[in-house]
Amino acid sequence: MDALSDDAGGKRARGLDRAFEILDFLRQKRQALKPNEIAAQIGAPRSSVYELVNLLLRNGILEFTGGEGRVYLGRKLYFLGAAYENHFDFTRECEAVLERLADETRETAQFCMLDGNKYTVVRMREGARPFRISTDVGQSVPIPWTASGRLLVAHMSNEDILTFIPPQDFCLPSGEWLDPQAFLAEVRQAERDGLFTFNSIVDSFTHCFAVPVTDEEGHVAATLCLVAPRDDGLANRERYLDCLKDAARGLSHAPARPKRS
Amino acid sequence: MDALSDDAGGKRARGLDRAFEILDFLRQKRQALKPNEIAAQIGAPRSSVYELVNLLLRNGILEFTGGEGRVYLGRKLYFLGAAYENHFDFTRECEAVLERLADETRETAQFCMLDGNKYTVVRMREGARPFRISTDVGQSVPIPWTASGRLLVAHMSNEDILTFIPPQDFCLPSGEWLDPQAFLAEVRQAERDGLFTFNSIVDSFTHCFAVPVTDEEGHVAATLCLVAPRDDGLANRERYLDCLKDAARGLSHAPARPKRS
DNA sequence: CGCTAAAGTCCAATATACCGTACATATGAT
DNA sequence: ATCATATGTACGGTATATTGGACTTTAGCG
Repeated sequence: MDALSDDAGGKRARGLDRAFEILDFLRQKRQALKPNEIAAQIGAPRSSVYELVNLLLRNGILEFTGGEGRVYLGRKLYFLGAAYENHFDFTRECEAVLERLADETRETAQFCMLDGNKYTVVRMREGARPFRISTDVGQSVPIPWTASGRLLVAHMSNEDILTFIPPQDFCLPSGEWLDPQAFLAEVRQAERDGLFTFNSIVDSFTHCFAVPVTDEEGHVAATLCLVAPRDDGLANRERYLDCLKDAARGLSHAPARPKRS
Repeated sequence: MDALSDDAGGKRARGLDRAFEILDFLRQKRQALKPNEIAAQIGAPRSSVYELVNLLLRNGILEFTGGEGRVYLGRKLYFLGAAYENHFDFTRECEAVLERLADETRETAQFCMLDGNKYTVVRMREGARPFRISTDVGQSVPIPWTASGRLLVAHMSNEDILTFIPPQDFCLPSGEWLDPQAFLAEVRQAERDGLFTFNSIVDSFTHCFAVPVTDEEGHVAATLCLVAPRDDGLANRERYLDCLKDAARGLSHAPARPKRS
């Protein structure tokens, strides 16, 4: 059976995969790069990268910007993303819900989803206290680092979870390793409770609350989170959770109740 | 010069191009489609489309949705688009400008750009009179149909313009044909004036005003437009144009500055 | 000036991606 | 039952996309 993951062995890569690898890399870097730099940093043949970059430029998927031949994500991606957003029209409700959450709690409220096998903050509303949030909107973060992560993988089997999450993602920013079995236990606990809260492991001063947002099939499609100073979070725990659950109820698509036809 | 359009002869198409053709097609259709339908409607080999669709699904570029094996644009495209939007941070200013425009004029205000060789409304603010606007946000429209179109191609030579715009796009929705030479004359006039206005040719009751928004290199990167009832537009012509120019000045100065992470 | 490294272009070899075609399955009409 | 249409899968041939490497060009630097 082949290693279906990615660049294993010295096999030829498919253009499409390479192309999206380039796009993801640019997104992660969040800046324009020269084709040469891209090739070097993702470990792809330079000639291939040059050819692909030119193809993507002609399609408007990439654009020249930043001078010196640097390229970054292009306008066409914006249009495609806008079409997605328009189709799965979560944004409008989402903004309203986040605003209400932030107003009610004065804390930072986030709407989070999986991006492949990473966690990402899709939309965020800063709270009243402007303290430094460790993760920016759009950044990819290892799933085990986050409270939401426990909920976002809860629909999978333990085995699937461990093959889904890259092993190195269990290495916390502090350098310590999180025991995968402990993580799985937390996932199951979160699934039962319909929520997960903990003292953040990416910083030392916040407490995180996460509740699931389900799609029409009942799967966890996203999460709503609050990030609060620790003592504040502990003091208001029940109220914050109530606010979150209310908000999530508003966003979750009602699971199809069997009604008589 | 290569035939930059698409499937000309009976040559093999490149996977990447086919892939983005699929994505664009889905965007245009604005609904989930079965791979089979996609293949039939874009005139591509079914086996190729199935293979590409599966690849794109694996990458999160497409998603199953709508049941029956239908696919539509995927979450990853949303993330990539959001990264673009974040990098070229025009959205925030844009919304404010459109809001002010709509307030000042009570008409519908639009922010428009090129999407490949088509015109598209990127953001829109409805005016006080809610009359039916013919083009929705995100729809691709032939360049010659629009006032903005005159400005958006003004940086190109006449020759380039005629190879850039598909010939059939000079066929107006009424069925009449617009003389390309007449169009070019209007382009040059618009370039000189720094504006273009006309009675819409996609409907019979609106007057359109367009002014350019330039990037830091001075190229026309976008346009701001007003769509007004005809008599209303004629009556307020000078005032509306002043409002538009003011607004465009506000956007043109700081359009595309990459912001710090 | 050479010398080095980075950045981009060109080209042929070959692994393989694209595509035609056949096959499988379901549904519906006749 | 037979035919027709829509949908998805499987497979092999060949056109070609990917790739390593050679080759330019540009830039920095002692």
